[in-house]
Amino acid sequence: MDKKVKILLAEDDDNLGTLLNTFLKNKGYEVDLARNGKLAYEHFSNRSYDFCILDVMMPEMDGFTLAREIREIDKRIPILFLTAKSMKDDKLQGFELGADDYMTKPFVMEELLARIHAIMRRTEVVTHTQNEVYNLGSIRFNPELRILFLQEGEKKLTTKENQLLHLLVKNEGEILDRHATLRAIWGDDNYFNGRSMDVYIAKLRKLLKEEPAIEIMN
Amino acid sequence: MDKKVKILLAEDDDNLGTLLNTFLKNKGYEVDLARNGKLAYEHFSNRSYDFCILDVMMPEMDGFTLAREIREIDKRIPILFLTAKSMKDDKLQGFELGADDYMTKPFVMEELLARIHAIMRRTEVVTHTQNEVYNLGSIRFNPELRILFLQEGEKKLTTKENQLLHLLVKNEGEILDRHATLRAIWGDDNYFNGRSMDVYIAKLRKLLKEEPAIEIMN
DNA sequence: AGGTCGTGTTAAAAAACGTTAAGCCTGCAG
DNA sequence: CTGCAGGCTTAACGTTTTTTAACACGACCT
Repeated sequence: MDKKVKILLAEDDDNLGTLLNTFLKNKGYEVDLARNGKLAYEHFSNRSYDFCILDVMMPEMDGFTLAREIREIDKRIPILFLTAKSMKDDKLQGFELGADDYMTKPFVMEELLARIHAIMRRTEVVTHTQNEVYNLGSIRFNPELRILFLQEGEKKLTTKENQLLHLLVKNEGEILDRHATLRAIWGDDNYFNGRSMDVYIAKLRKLLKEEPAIEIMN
Repeated sequence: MDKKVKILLAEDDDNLGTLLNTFLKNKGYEVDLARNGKLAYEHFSNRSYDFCILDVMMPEMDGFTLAREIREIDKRIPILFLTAKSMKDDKLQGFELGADDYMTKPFVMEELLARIHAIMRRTEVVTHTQNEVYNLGSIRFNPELRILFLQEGEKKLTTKENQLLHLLVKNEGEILDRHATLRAIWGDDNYFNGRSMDVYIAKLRKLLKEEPAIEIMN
């Protein structure tokens, strides 16, 4: 059975924000509404979403910057921009960031929905987000349950262990930016958090040492 | 090396058709132009395409019908509609068929290109699993794994070593501008970074000394 | 010739990273 | 309320990577 699709909605306009929020919720989506880019990023760091709808013009952090940050963490997540401006340059800049689509306000709700569907259909190939379980050699990892299945038995992961490993396996094979990772999980990139992360990297390496799947740092 | 992307372009308007055809070809795509839906379908049956751009209003077979037919053969191929009508219903019907996007005429060429890129980026993820390996005489270099294969054995490269060597081999034979290179890897072109780079150049030269493949400077 | 500019090279200093262990919270059982 | 366990952070120390410093050499300019 399909799990509920989680949408991150970043929209500073109270009116439109609430409207979209309830509209999408009625359509069966799970929606988190953030009033500005910074809050949106915090949300994004804390949970895993399936879809992002970002207003371009927002206080604290604009939509494009937010998209860039989000893309550092998740290269594949679909992003749809909402823009009041109809300038060509804006649109293009958005697409360069890997936007999947954009809509110019004002728009018809149904069309938004249609576009979401269109994008999702396209991405569902890659997004095998059913029961997401990762197979790392002989080890299995279930981020939902926060459990690592080793030969010797199951190992329950702590919150941080889980977040970090999850992020790592999601971007398996690719290179993660240290600082982006830090901001994603610890929320802030400073010396001590960095050290803390190193500690976790060490822990995970130890846990996964039965497989020659190494984590490399940037 | 990337294969050329093959686009099926179905457009009955001679003017726009030719225009798009040459425009896309100039952008490096391989394009087949069909003057109506039926011809387009024949094309599609005969070769494999990576992308479809379909006009909605066409003689013989309209774009939506064509899309349905195409979808029977290939469920995943990206489809982008061109429509002169701006009616909401049309748009929706298109999306229901699994359109990935649509554009309303008239449109700006660059925007079309941007949308194509946006859609391709999605599908590309699956395909783009080529691992680039360079052969430098008897030495092999894999930038992905950051490993240099020498006679004596493998040498793991550090981040900077890897970045620099990668840039160098990518532009093998050509002349790289020192300052551009610096900005590309170090992000900033100042005295110390320049010195640092010189140090790495020296390192790489030492590593590659078994081959008379020298790096020349600006 | 003297000077400085750009680069080559090597060595030392500094920063980043890996690892282990000790310290510090916080929630909870006794 | 006290102590203990689990989870996270900080400290401390070793190793690797990157930057900075130092010296050198030839091209070019005056």
